[in-house]
Amino acid sequence: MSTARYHHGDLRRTLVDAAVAAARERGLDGLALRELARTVGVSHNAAYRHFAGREQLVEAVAEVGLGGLVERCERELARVEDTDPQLRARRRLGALGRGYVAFAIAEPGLFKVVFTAYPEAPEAAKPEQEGHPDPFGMLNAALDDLVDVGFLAPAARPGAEVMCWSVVHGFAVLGTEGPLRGLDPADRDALMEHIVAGIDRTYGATTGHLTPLPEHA
Amino acid sequence: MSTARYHHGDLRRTLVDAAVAAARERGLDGLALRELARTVGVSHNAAYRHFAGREQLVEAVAEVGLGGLVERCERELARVEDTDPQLRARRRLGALGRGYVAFAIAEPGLFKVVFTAYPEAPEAAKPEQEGHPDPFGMLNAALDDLVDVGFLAPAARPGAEVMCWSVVHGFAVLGTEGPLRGLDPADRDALMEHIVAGIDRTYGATTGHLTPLPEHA
DNA sequence: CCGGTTATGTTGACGGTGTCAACACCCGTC
DNA sequence: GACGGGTGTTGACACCGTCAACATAACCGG
Repeated sequence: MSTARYHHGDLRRTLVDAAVAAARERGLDGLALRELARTVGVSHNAAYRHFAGREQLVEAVAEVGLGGLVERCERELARVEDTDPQLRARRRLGALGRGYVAFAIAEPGLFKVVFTAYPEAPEAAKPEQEGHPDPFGMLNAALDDLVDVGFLAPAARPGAEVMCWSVVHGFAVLGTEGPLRGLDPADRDALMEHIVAGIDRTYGATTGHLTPLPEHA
Repeated sequence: MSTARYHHGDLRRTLVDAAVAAARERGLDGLALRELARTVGVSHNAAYRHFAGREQLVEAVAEVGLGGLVERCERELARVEDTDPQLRARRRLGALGRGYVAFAIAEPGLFKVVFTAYPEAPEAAKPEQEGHPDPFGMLNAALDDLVDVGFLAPAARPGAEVMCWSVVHGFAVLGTEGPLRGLDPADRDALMEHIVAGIDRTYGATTGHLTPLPEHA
């Protein structure tokens, strides 16, 4: 557990740093244990003293990436200056979405790595030692605020997390790896605003349930 | 171009079939030229007479997968029996979404392959020889119908394709590779209905623009 | 019908990868 | 000062994609 310097001196850190750099430049497939070891100046298999295998190295990179994603979201949240509680809560939800896709666009490699090694069930995220904030938690908090502030009807709250996450994640994926990659940045931003406005419209305004279409025919 | 039988007799077809099977069972990474050749009973490199490289083989599989996706969407569309034009158009949009994620859940491997080799810009899809329908085109058609029928305000039309595609694609990705994999099927369906209802609510009802939040503070 | 040309499939090689096993060393500790 | 375990190395194995050279089967024109 100690970061003491043995032969190389904090190799694990060095490896992770190099791996992050590689992931940023060449994506998930650019993460090769041997190549990493080579660039770091250590012989292959050295990594196996610090990681059980490639998977664990990827996970370490994912952790760093997740940190970046969270940070980006928080930065965007902090830019919301409204004081009116309701307007503020609405804007914070939008800011969250913008931060999410902004990170994905800026760091597609890291973004991909983050979501290839994501813990399975964010459902009922353990409140214990929530020192590691995750985007899903932030989203839930933002939606809860929206309820507290009287904008989002409590009846429409359940499921909203997934809908919001889906739009934003889908847009990020389509815009980085997907068919919408290479979209003009201006167009992309406009579409993002359309999405934010759409979500705001979906959940605001009226009293309650997302009334499903009438049954049958 | 002829499907004449040479040594093996229609190797390309055989290879693609095996590749599709492999992709269904073991995902994108399970697509290895050598292994495919082995299972087909032909020696490695034989595939190189039919594909320039692995990439092209993946593309062939993607084509098959895309066909399955489109078919699933069409099947779902066909189940809409409403006669009232407006209700019908609304239901068809929902059906499209349901078909999309249903395919992703049923065939995660193929779904993934489809979107790792997707043509870049569906913007202004060429009307020429539109014999190969794609989900994006179907979505655009459904949204146009929604406008024709008076449900979706023309002003809100531009951008709607991307928003709809994003939700549905995001949900599919999160539910297959992502953190929402392993979600209880019943819960998943319920969330899908929430999403469909949300989209319906977003675009219906009122007159026009997705009014963005007021500027500044 | 026959010979040549081309399409198809094979063999072999090269460099790359992840992973395991065996070995060498440096460090801290008793 | 010896020992033991954390750390890095060497070597091997089984995969992978890809290129080049070779063998053969099928077609096509004479």
